[in-house]
Amino acid sequence: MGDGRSTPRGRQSPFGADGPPLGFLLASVGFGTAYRFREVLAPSGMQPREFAVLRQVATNEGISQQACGAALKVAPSQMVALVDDLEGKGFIERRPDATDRRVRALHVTARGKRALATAFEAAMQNEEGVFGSLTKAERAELRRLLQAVAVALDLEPGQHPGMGQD
Amino acid sequence: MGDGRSTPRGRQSPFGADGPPLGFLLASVGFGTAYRFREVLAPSGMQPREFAVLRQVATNEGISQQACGAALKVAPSQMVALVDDLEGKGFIERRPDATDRRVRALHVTARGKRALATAFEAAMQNEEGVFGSLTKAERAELRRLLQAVAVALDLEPGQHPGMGQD
DNA sequence: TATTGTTATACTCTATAACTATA
DNA sequence: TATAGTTATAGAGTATAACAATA
Repeated sequence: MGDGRSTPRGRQSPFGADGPPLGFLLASVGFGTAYRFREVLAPSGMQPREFAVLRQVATNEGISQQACGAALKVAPSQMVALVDDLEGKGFIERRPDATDRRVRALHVTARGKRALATAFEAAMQNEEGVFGSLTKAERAELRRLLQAVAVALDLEPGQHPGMGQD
Repeated sequence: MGDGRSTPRGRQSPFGADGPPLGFLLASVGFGTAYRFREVLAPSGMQPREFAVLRQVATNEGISQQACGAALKVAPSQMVALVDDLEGKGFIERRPDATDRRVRALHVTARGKRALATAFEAAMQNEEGVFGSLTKAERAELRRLLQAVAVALDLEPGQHPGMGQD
């Protein structure tokens, strides 16, 4: 209605016939994967960041908040809110540290362990759902190619710019 | 210091020896790509969302704000701020529409065309920087694999959950 | 003096609902 | 009444600095 322009009818696609640039596709699929992961985690009562913290504590029982935050690149003040949340859900506990009364040693509760196991199972099933159409060789190839891109981007392995940003 | 735990020395890595799960790697590299794109765009005086709008307007001169927003999945109220910004930079103009006095027809200025060309050039060079270590065949394979994942995730092609979120 | 956890504050983003002027 | 653009407002998320207790 009322365009009065030379464009034939609808709107023009922003991309040519050969599809979006590879970088755009990669970013798009990456966001989609993160979004899906968030949905998959929700039934376990966790967000991705909380999952990451819970996992970090589970593999490092008694870790301090700041050490945990440093490993995950989360600011101390954010760790407080994050741990408040996880403690409110009964997934972790703050215990006094024997040798330094400033630190609050983090420990996973039995309930937290169960939730972590559930979340882990869901994450693995999701991994299968997302990459299930690819053969084992194709997954290996995808991993190899992504790692090459990670190197070109100068990413630290296993780190996530924006893991908890949305 | 002062851990008093059975962990040997430093912190445990959250992943096994075979590296992060593929989904995590994909999300990580996707975020990294988006982040890099933002940096690459900055010298042109644009953010990714602004670039998307400018591009949409350039391929659809005279498009209305709402039509543009609908194509990019941006809410009308956000389009106002976005167009304010782009107009403030002198990249686009709001002109009255001949047939409907409610709509503000969007047009790219000469300056906007130059900025768009610069940004486009930078984006292409970046694409080369990011994927330059891959052969043509490898890039094609990466595209194919990512498209398979996009299908599994049920993503609309050429759309971006979170394009403007960070 | 430095460090751990905490609180307070400001700033950005985003989502929603009004409001106006046109249709 | 419905629609295009605009404004206002509230909510989340993030980043920073200040603070008390302890080292």
